[in-house]
Amino acid sequence: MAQQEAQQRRASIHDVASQAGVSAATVSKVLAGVTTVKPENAQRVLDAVELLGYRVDPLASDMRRAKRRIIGAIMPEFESEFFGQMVSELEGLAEQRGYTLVAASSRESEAREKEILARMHDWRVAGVVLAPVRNEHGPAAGFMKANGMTGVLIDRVLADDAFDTVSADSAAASAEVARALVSQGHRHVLVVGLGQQAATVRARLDGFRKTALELAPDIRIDVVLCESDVGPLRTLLRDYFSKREDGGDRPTAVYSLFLKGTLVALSEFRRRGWHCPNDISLVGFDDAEWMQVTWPAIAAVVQPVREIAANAIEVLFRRIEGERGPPRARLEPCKVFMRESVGSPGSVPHSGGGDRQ
Amino acid sequence: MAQQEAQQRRASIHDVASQAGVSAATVSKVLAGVTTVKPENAQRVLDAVELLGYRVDPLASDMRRAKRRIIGAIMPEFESEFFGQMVSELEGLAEQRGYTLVAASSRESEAREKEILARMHDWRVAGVVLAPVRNEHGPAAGFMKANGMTGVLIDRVLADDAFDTVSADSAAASAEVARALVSQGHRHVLVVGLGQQAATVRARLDGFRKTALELAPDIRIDVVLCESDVGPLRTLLRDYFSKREDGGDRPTAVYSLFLKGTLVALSEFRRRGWHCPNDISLVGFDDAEWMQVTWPAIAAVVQPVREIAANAIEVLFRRIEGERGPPRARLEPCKVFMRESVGSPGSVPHSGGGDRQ
DNA sequence: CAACAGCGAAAAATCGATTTATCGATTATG
DNA sequence: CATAATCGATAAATCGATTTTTCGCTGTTG
Repeated sequence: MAQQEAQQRRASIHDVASQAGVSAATVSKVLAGVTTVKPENAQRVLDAVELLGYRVDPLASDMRRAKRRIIGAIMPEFESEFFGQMVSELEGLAEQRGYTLVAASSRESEAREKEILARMHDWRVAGVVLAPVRNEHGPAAGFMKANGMTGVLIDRVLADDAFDTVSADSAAASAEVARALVSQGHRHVLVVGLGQQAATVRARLDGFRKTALELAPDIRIDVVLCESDVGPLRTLLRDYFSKREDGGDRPTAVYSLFLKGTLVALSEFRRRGWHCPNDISLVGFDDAEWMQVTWPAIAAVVQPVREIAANAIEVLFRRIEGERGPPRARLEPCKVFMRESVGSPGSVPHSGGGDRQ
Repeated sequence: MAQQEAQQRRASIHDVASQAGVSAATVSKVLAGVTTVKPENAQRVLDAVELLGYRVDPLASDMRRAKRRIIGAIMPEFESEFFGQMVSELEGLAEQRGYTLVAASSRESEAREKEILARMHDWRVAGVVLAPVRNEHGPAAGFMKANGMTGVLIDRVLADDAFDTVSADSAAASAEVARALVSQGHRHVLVVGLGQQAATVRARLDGFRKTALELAPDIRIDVVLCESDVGPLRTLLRDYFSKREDGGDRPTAVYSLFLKGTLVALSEFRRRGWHCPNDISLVGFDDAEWMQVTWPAIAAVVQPVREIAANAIEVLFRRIEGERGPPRARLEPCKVFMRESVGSPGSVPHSGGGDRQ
């Protein structure tokens, strides 16, 4: 029986109409909640729908609509906790409003980013949440503007003159990290980062540098940055420490601006047999579940994923509903968790090299 | 200019037709690659397409098709590295074949799983890759079967009589873990797991138990399992160790059957001040990037994500292309990395309680 | 009592493509 | 030379809904 049902084709609105003894237009109206239908007929329609197991065909239904109840999301990748949570949040929020989220990953490629956008445009998505690979000035944002798409930019963006933006307040968080490290006595810090072109990297770096120099003008800040790939960073970091191994002028703390940088730093510490925080302190931008359970627990800046997602969806739907006005740039505050990987320098002698102070 | 283009409505096939001075049918044929079109006309069509920036409307195009070039993917969650990688792989493989992947997360709920499937059915997806919350016998698989959908089940499944399945060879991996632990001298192991009902949990547990008992009949295997949520497991684990704290008969190694269990175990070790592998050894099912950079590095079973994804897509497309025959259950071998978190028991005295041997 | 307003529902147009049937012109064949 | 076959292209039907227009009927009103 159920098998037969499976074989026979899906019921259309006309099947429902003839079953109920009315026209297709009437069925459509009943299902749309129009009140100018005789209650008796409405009931017959509902019964027929029930009997035939009818479901509206979204393809046909959306055909005449300018916009479908679909939100597109484009993330640089799916593998990290941050973007995974982001997609999850966005999906939930979109569905709360009766929309379906369609997510795609740009795989850190701006070309793909644009292709995906074109596809979503073809699909007539009502709006797009775009987490660009680099920043708000890429070709993807240009495509969206040129095609009159509705969208919000999140994460690696600051402010844009065409779209609303929502991101973590990287500068403020970095300032807090700077305060913490300086107050612990650190006067030589290495800042490590990936994605040189990302809008937020500069904000994080500047935020750290500005506050650190304010509080301790004599502080020395080294910077190792490289573009998107993790391999080169590993090499750069190794070279950086190799050069300073003998001189003994190596930093007492490392601040990584991205999760992968934190992993690379930890891996380099391991290789050299350094322990946190005795041999060196470590703070990373981006938190992860595991950072609380390792020994030492890793200090980290926690990005407000839920808040970013909630705000992005909020502002996106306002635009979808037709709100005008200049785009707004929103910054959500981060939390900084100074865990065990941060300590005072020199409290325990470094395991290798001489120490200056 | 570009702005004007943005405002005016999207070009339809009729616009292209009149621009090229032919009928819409001819345009359709040119774009579909039909050869019975005069080369001259074909060129005019292509020129018009170029001029108007025409793109086929997928909604209208798919309307008459029974199946769209879309693959659905349903994962229990998006937050973990495993499923994040899985979605990423599936997306890439689907696009290689000219299909679009639409991913959704069931949030560990079988009800949602079925709703999403219904939605995907409405969307006329060509096939579905379903990673069920529990196992292959849930309502989702039933829905797929009842509606004649094409699909593959992955991850938390063993074998099914209606659908092909692809998963990691949990039993073999667990056997290897058992061999490693026994050969290191462990004779009292705690196995920790989440998701009691997942098909793979039983396989992992049985695989471990069978091999461990074969190699060391006197081995003692304790088991702490609980359903999907991580909170209860934390409590269970705390109680488990509290009871054994004084008696001194606590296990020398913990084998966690899921990533979250590994985190909970580590967290409990931290709380008690136990270090791996001196105080206790730890192996977890599911690898993560961070496990290589912590100190100690955490031993883990690495699931072959790429292989599972590749096989799932492979077998799915075979079915989409009409292959008949009974469903096949495929097991992909795991790799086991015995990292520093595993050592021999008693090589260093436990930090607390008495030791028996 | 004719004209008209109001109501509910059916008929028809529409969305934008694909596919089938049809048609006219040219070429081949008896 | 008349008819058939072939070719290229157009007209029309189709997919399954929504939306607009039309229509028939009832009840009101001048």
